Amino acid sequence: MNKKRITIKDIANVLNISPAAVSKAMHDDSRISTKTKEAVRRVAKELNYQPNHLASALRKGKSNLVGVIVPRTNSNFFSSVIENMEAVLNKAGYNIIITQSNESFDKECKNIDTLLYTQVDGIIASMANETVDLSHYEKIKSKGIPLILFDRGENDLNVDYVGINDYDSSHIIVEHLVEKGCKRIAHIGGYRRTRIFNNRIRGYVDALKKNKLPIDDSLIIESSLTLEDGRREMERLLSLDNKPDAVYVASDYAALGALQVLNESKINVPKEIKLVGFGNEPFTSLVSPSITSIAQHSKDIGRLAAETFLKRIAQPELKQSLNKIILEAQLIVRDSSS
Amino acid sequence: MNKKRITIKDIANVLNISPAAVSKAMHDDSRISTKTKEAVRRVAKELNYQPNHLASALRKGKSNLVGVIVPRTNSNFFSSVIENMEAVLNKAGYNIIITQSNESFDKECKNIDTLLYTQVDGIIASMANETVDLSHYEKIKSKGIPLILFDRGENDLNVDYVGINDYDSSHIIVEHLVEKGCKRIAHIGGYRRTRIFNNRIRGYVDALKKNKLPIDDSLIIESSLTLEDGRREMERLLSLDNKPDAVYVASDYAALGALQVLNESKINVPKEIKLVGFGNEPFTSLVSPSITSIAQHSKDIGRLAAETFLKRIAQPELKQSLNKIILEAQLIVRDSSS
DNA sequence: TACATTTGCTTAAACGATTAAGCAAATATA
DNA sequence: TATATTTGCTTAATCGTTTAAGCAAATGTA
Repeated sequence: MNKKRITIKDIANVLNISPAAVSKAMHDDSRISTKTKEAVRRVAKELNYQPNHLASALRKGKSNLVGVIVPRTNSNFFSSVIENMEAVLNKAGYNIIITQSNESFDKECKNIDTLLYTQVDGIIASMANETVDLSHYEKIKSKGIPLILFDRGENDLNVDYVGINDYDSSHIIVEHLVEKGCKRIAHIGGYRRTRIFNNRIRGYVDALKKNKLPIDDSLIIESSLTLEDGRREMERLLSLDNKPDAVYVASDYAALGALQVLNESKINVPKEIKLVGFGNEPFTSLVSPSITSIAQHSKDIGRLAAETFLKRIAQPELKQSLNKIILEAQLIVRDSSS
Repeated sequence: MNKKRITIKDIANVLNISPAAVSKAMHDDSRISTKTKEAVRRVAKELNYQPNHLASALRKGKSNLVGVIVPRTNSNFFSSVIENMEAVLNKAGYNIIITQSNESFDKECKNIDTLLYTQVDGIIASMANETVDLSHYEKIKSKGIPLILFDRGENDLNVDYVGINDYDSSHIIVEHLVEKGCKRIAHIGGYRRTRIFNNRIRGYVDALKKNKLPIDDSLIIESSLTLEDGRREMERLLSLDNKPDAVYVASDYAALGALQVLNESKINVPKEIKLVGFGNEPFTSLVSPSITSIAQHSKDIGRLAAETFLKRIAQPELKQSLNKIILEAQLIVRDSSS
């Protein structure tokens, strides 16, 4: 068993040159002869040399690692964002460390500590539902490490952001339902303290007003938007004397829960009640009836978040104004609303 | 802006002690007075000190980082495995770096290089479908870094493994379908070169034999098991003169594709054709009809893989024999087969 | 030929934390 | 009182790589 680590010193010894020369040869320094470079590369391969990231990152003060925090990876939106983000960052010589908060504030704090401790060169994050206190995000900023938020952001933090226009998305959904003849549109939303969910609620309310529909507080529900939440809140809506004729759910998972309850209650979707979800998860097209939803441009968000980070790293701090990239969402109409 | 990094040297200067004393105080060394320890902790907090992982990992020759490679995170099975793995490892002082291979061999090689370069203390992986050449996995072994495989393993590698009993799972499924009166059971499986899929195919064939059913090669299909593959292969099966009366699909995603085709073709599931999937993804219970599937104990697999790694790290190499943990799968019967 | 420049390296000091070895002062033991 | 032990630190080397500074030899220029 080959226990001993091979270092540049070993390569240097074989060739009778200094470790410094080896290091420079590896980095294609112009002051090293072609002959030496070739020899170094050959010996490195022979000895199965693997550079030690810890040492070079320590010396250079740069790890070429980017930390990513998502509420969960088990969602098509987030995993697609990550995939596209990674592609851009890899090309620029960065590797990513993915962490999940599981929507927990505590876990998110721990993840940030881990990432800072690991000396990442930047953090790209989407906030957990639970998160209200922003001090741990401030900590990232105070260390001068670039922070990019996507999807679940927060205006107060004053950092770069990439996401879709949630306020307008609600308008698009309400307009669509009104067009289909709906008069009592309920909204199963997220908690108002999360900016994106607050924006969806505001958009929903304003769109109702714009269409001269009354605002009924019993039709506006805040929840964590899990599948179970969707079930429970749908049951609540069905128990109302004056039932809604459409439900706009701010997450596909909760929409799925709602659909289950509707199907179980033998309520015809879309004839009796129309349903719209949010996020365009793959399963929305697979269940019956298929669920109308909002596509969030996950690929673009991933790419843009990565590019924003690279821009931030390239520029000498402070000079650059804030990047706020807001994409327009797209309604994917399916059976549950037409 | 506080650009300068705070190091133990800064703390040492404030207190007029040596950096070594600070380091020891931080680690609660018995040879440091309580008074000094308290002072160090206080100053560390005041200066907002963050230990530099690169430096300590370099010196200690241990990064307390575990690399994880999965084909994709966008699957309930893998994300559940990761979540439980992380819980165990965090408790033991390790953090994890998640990487996805996207089922690509090249990406998997790159991920391994990145992880080795990052000096992880171990790697826990599930192989990409494409992977046949195992030399990059041998590289991990040759460096003496613990490697644990789960779900998608490979016998030839001779490393620790955690997974379910795929061979037996096929038996359970076939027995179930035979019990329901099926006589012509088709199998849409993965490629034989991947061990788990080979085992499922072998199990399927042996179970048919055991039940005195004929083996029909036109009913055994190999594919990548994506949703699209499921659709295409189901269409092929339906075009046969002698159609099957049951289909056992080795992945829920492909099973879903098959179900879509069956629904579109107005074939009654389960009356005309029964369907069984594999993996117990959440959507299996959500589609209609709901899909019978095999639960893979993702939580246990995650936990056990982590524990196996910890055991491996704790023991002085070689001494320990191989850990092969094979869990018994569980059939979750739903509407598509009863 | 005399000097300047370029080439191709070497030397040595970092990066920040850990740790073996050592040492003086305080305390315990005989 | 003399010696042993314990306490509470310091010193200095080290992990593996990078890089500023320097230096001799080779090459170019006048």
